[in-house]
Order: sequence, then structure tokens, then C-alpha cells
Amino acid sequence: MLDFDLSQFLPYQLAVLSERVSKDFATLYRERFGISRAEWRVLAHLSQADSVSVRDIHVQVELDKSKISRAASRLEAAGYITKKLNESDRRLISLALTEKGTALMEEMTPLAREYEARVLSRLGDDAAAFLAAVQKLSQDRSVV
Amino acid sequence: MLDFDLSQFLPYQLAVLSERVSKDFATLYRERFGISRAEWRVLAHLSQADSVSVRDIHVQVELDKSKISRAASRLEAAGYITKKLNESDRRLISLALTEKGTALMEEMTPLAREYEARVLSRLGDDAAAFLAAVQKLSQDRSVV
DNA sequence: TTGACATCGTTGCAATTGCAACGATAGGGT
DNA sequence: ACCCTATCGTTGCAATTGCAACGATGTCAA
Repeated sequence: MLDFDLSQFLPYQLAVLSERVSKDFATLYRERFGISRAEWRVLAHLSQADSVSVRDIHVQVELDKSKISRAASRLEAAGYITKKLNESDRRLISLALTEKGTALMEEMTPLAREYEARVLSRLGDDAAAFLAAVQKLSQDRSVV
Repeated sequence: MLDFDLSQFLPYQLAVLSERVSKDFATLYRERFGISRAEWRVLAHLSQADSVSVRDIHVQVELDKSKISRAASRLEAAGYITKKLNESDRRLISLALTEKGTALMEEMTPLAREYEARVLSRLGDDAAAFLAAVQKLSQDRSVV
């Protein structure tokens, strides 16, 4: 037997935990709104800014740009977002929420908050340290 | 604009961070050993116990059992593991590392440690709290 | 014992994915 | 103005994936 404790191995723990959380949360909005995981990510990003390009999302999230492009197309077809050319740089497209999309996010946001609160409450006093650590790592692209 | 800060949203942060770490680490062993992410997970589990079933891995990791089954088949074909029937319950199979598989893990384990150390060092004093929180959540299936 | 039901690992198949390549556009440097 | 190179979003395509269904095996109560 090797001297290696998987249950203590950070990348493993992180992957399992994250997948569990994402899958669980995804079930929520898939069942209620028919939104996929990639679509949720795109919507969430759009709710943060007026106008966002595929590239903006791509560099911030670990999602292939084709995945984002396809999610955006589905969202556009469903009437949740609009795609238009960015006139100052015509290689870019501007994604933006429609009214319908905004309304959707207004429905989904409370679910997100509620879900997050449920997870955080389990951490009790450690919650703050945990969030701080996650953000510390997330913002430091040089490490991971 | 909605009152929702994605950059503070735990499931999102977790997913991005975890994907980044996994992808980065996966590049290491894929390039050097031609091992996929699922295969690494299976190998890592086998290095923890003498004999493990597909189900054992399935319940512990968020991996579809078909994915595990296929990874196991590839690993068997490559000579890293063996599959045999569990005689006490013939529905189960016993996966186990071969000598070649053990040797592989002996090569990969230091890489894993090294990688983990690099990530943890960025956390400094928060490392312990972070690990504790991750494990707290991981072990509590009722929350997530 | 038998029969109804649960669990295990595998597989077929459709859907999703990642990757590379593409056309269109932009930004220098000369 | 003209290359040369870089970047953007999309798409074709092969590979991977998730899901459901399956055969085989096990369990347990009638």
C-alpha cells in the first residue's frame, strides 16, 4: 500500500465537493427552469454587467468558448438574451439579458442565495475562513 | 442590474477553482503518463485499498459508474490493474493494482504531493481551516 | 423453494463535449 | 497602403459522456 492518503488530497476533495454542490444546485434550476449548467453560468455573468462578450466569460470561468457560444445561442433562441455586434470591435459580440432574462434571474437569484446559505450554515464559524481561502486561490491564476 | 454578486457566490467559486485545479493537475499526469482524469481517480482509489469495486468508487466520488467501468477497462488493457470476480458476491468485481500499476502510482504520488503543497502554500495560515472546511462539507452528504 | 425485488457492472445510443480549423476583424510595424 | 500576426466567435467532427436498459447475481419474505 502506498503512503498516500486520497481523502486528505486537496485537488481530489475539491473536485468531489465541487461536483456534488454543482450537480445538486444544477438540479434545482434545471427542474424548475430547464436551464443547463453552462446556461446558468452565462446568465449569472450577464446579471453582473450590462454587456459581456463570449471572451469575457471564457477568461473568467473554466468553460470552453464553444460551450459558451452554444449556451448563448440556446439562451438567445429561448428569448433570455440578445446577441449583437460590438461596434467598437466587430470581432466581439455583446451578450445582454432581455427583459425575460432579467425576470428569470430575479426568480433564480433567491434560489441561489438560499442554497448557498444552506451550505455555508454547515460550516458555522469556518465559513468566513473558507470563503476567504477559496477567493484567495481563485484570484491567483499563477498557482493553479 | 440584479443584486447578486457572482464573485461571492460559493458554488460558482468552488466550481471555477476546482475545475482550474483539476485541469491543471490533470495536464501533469496526462502529459507524463497518458492517464485521464477518470483513470487517475480510479488509480488513486486503488492505492488506498487492496481491493475495490466499481461501486465503492462510485459512491465516494461523483463519477458515473459507466465512466468508472470504462476507465477501469482501459487501465486493465494497459496492464495497470486487474479485474476479477468477487467470489463472496459475484455481482461485484475486485479492482486491484498490478505491479506495474503500483509502480506507476509510486511515480505519480510525489507529483501529487508536490502539486498540493504548491497550492496549499499559497493559503498560508488559512490552509488548515480550508482543508478542515472542505472535509467537513465533503463528509456531510445531507447538505450538498 | 420460489418469486418479487434490489443491486452490480456493462453496454447501446443519443447528446454533449473539447479541440482544431475557419472566416472575419483588429493591430501593429514597415 | 500593405503584410504579418493575433484575437474573436462559430462550427465540423471525433471522442467522451450520461442515462437508461440489460443480464447476472443476490436478498428476503411468503
